[in-house]
Amino acid sequence: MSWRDLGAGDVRTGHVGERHTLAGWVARRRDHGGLIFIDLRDHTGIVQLVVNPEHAPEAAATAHEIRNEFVLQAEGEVTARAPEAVNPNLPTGEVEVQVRALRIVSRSTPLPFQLDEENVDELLRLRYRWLDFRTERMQRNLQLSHTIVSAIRRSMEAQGFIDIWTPSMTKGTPEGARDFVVPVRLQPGRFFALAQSPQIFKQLCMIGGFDRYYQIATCWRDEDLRADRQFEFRQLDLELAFPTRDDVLDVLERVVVASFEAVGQEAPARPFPRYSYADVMARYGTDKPDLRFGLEIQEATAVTRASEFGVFKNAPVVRFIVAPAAFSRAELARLEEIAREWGAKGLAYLVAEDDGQMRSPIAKFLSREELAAFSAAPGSTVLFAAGDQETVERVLGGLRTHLGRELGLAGGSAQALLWVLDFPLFKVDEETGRWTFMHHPFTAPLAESEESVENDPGGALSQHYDLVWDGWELGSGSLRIHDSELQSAVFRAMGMSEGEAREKFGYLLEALAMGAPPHGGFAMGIERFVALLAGEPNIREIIPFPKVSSGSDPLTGGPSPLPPEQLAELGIAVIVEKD
RNA sequence: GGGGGCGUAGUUCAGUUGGUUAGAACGCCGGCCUGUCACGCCGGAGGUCGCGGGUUCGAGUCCCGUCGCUCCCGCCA
Repeated sequence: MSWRDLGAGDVRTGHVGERHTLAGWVARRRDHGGLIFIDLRDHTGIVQLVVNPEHAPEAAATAHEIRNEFVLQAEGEVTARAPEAVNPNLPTGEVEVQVRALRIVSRSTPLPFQLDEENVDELLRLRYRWLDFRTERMQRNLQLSHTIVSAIRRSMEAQGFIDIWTPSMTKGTPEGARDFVVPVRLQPGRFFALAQSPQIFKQLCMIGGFDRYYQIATCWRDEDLRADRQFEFRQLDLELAFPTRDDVLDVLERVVVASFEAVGQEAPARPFPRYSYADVMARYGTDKPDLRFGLEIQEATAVTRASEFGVFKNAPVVRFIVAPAAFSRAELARLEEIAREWGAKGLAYLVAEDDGQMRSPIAKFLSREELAAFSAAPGSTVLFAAGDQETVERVLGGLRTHLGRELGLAGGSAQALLWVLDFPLFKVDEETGRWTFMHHPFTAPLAESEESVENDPGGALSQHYDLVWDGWELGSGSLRIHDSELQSAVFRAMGMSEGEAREKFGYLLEALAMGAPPHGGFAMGIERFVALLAGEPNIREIIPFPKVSSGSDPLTGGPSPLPPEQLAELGIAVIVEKD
């Protein structure tokens, strides 16, 4: 006999009169002394079992012993409920199962938290993740996650991509994120790094003649965790040979739309809106703007150049945003703190009270022209940033993002996906003061920027593109350098000697010199994408077994120290003592 | 490394300007109950107020430190 022949949530009026065997968990028991009702739950849903002592005395005796989350096997007849007994809140509410035989398959201690309780402490949920999985939320999220990954694979394969495996254990590089390292017993004192991305391998696939590669690749990065970052995560990793930039964007748009459709959500219209990096920085002060609200940054420099107000007069750039609220003194103090965190020296403002009155410590320094330029509707506040362009963008971008959250402007879900294009190729490394790549060193410059790579690195634009949704960077990609000489030039621009470049990336330079086709690709964070589609505020909600932000795993208790024998075998001496 | 928030029964929370024995709901245990579905009714157990120190006649409440979780900055090619 099988354990069950029908899912609890699948019982319908069509089954009335049939005898079935069900198995699942006790969601709830309602013991009336005589009649006992049991809500039996499995992954398909819930159905009500009725145990009547007159018809099944043995089952009734068993049913009295039952507690929440016991695992049961029940055999009985599906019957239609009397009209007054129908439960419209349950998909199976028109039927129930009259139990003939009941077996306790597995018992349960009382749970450390109730499955129907909201706001259960996340640490507790993660510690007992197997219980958390029984909740509707986690059942839904993990199912959704599967549905999306499945849709992604189907879309990629329909577009002619093949799945090629790349190694998790690779040679470490000091660039980029911190590596998680793996000691190698056969070579004591040497380490592999866990792949931060399959980047170079997929480029080698292109050079090897595969023209459409993809992979749902796990990546590891030893950096601080956030709502949208974990040590390990998956990305849809893909690469094409002979693509134009729009070919790559088109592939992604198809995958994204297919995913929306797979989960029954209204898909964004194609093509997705496209912005240049310079444009989003000027308008939103960030390269990953949340377009669910406006609050766009506005230019004031032309007006403030002649200002009587010293801070404005002397600043190379003055810009502002207009927030739809007349902030109090305390709120403005808090906003000033935030502005300082983003690098501002202070926060100038003009408050237009609800009655139209103007409140501002700087108004007395401003000319009639300035006041006219900054006039705002009653019930709003003009917030200024003054300084160099980069700081002004960063400060106003930070304030805008904060206000979006604070004022509830960034609520709800919209299909506000966008592409950000034409990123700079290089940025200044704060520590060394040298030029370093903005994303990675394999990104091709725009054709018209090739000259600039060595002459004017700061002015060079790249063929890099980002996909952004609701203020989250979903992923990024680029057309790559397919010329060994140009690749060397980029390494040189970063201050890397030829020997150094050969030591670190010699195999890539060699490969690029042996018939490399033009190629480009993309990587999209699976967890971020799924979390956004699920409407979850952080990716832990859609990761089955995540780490917490201290970097530990509450379920297994990892990470843990290694016994001395194991360390000795690997040739490792631990120099940090904890506890 | 830095900044903000949170930490009180098993769980979710309340706890007044510092003042008697720290409460509620759910859960748990016992009893009653044949149409409930968040079943109902009666009774009961359950607390290192995260931890340590300080102020005070008196601390869940105020102060300092510390630990844990979380959001953010740095970091995340």
